[in-house]
Amino acid sequence: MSTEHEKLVDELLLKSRELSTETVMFHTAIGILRDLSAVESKVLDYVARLGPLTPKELAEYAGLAPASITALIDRLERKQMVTRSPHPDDRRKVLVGVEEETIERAVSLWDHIVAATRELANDYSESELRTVIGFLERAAAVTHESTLRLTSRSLE
Amino acid sequence: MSTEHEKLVDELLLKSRELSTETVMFHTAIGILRDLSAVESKVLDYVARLGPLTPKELAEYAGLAPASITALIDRLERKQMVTRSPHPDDRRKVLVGVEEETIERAVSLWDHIVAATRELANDYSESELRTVIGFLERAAAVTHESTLRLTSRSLE
DNA sequence: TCGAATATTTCGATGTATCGAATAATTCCG
DNA sequence: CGGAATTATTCGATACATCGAAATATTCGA
Repeated sequence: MSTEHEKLVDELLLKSRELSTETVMFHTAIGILRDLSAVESKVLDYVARLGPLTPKELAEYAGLAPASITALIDRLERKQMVTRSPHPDDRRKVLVGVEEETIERAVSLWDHIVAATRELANDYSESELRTVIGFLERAAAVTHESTLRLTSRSLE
Repeated sequence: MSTEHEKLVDELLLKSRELSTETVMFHTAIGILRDLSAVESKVLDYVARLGPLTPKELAEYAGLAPASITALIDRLERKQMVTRSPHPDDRRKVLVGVEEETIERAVSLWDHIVAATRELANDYSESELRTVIGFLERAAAVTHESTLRLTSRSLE
């Protein structure tokens, strides 16, 4: 037997997985449109979120060899998505920063999904929104935890 | 000025994006752990969901040339994740199916996230679950639509 | 029946991401 | 000051995914 609550939980899992699949396809489409590999997207994301970083830092974040990062930055620079500038304190170092236009172009790719989600959200009361927000936050935490478990397992 | 409802919508967008990012990282980790490229994962997913398919069908779904699919199936077969079998009705064709063990191993990678989500869901009333389920469903639809827009744009 | 069409594979070529090792420039420190 | 350490790049090598064209086997249709 199965209670109504259990049925709803099963349904929740199903819908979660479906959204998960759609999310991956969305990000894949964005990558293709920007002509970026998964690694390049990741590096660009780090720089966009953390500000200018050195090649060494990027190599550590992305798990690549120094030579690989140099080549990767070369590619992004050729596409005019990042720029190299000398580090003000240490002349051995280089700072890699994203071009403002790169960010703008990326944001515009999200325009539709943001607008559609906004519209969707208008159908929900404040109380309902709080419920959904709470769930999304916890789901993100659970997903993060699960990713950590997977990546640590691969180091055994 | 900004109403309470508007603030909540902004928060919803923020949490959605965070979950989105975590989801991509989770899938990336799974791909690395299974030693599969993004394309290989996609092909494996098609076969797992739609049942045995021919190389031609897979080539169309994945957007690859026939020769590329042959090589891709070779790789998956070498890893014992799929098997080729003759098509019963047309001896020119080949059917590519996933190994049962491949599915089992994949499911086990989801064990933790499923269990944690189940536990999380227990804190929610039936009414709240329905609210969240409804949102996830619509978010998936919105994401799907957005992906379609992106991919069609690239064909202009 | 027999030529055209279809499905798949093989082969060779190409582009590209990644890496280790060597190099150059700079900083750190004893 | 001067050698060791650090940072980034260059270079050459390697691995690999992808592709077009040719080859093979089979089916379809006039």
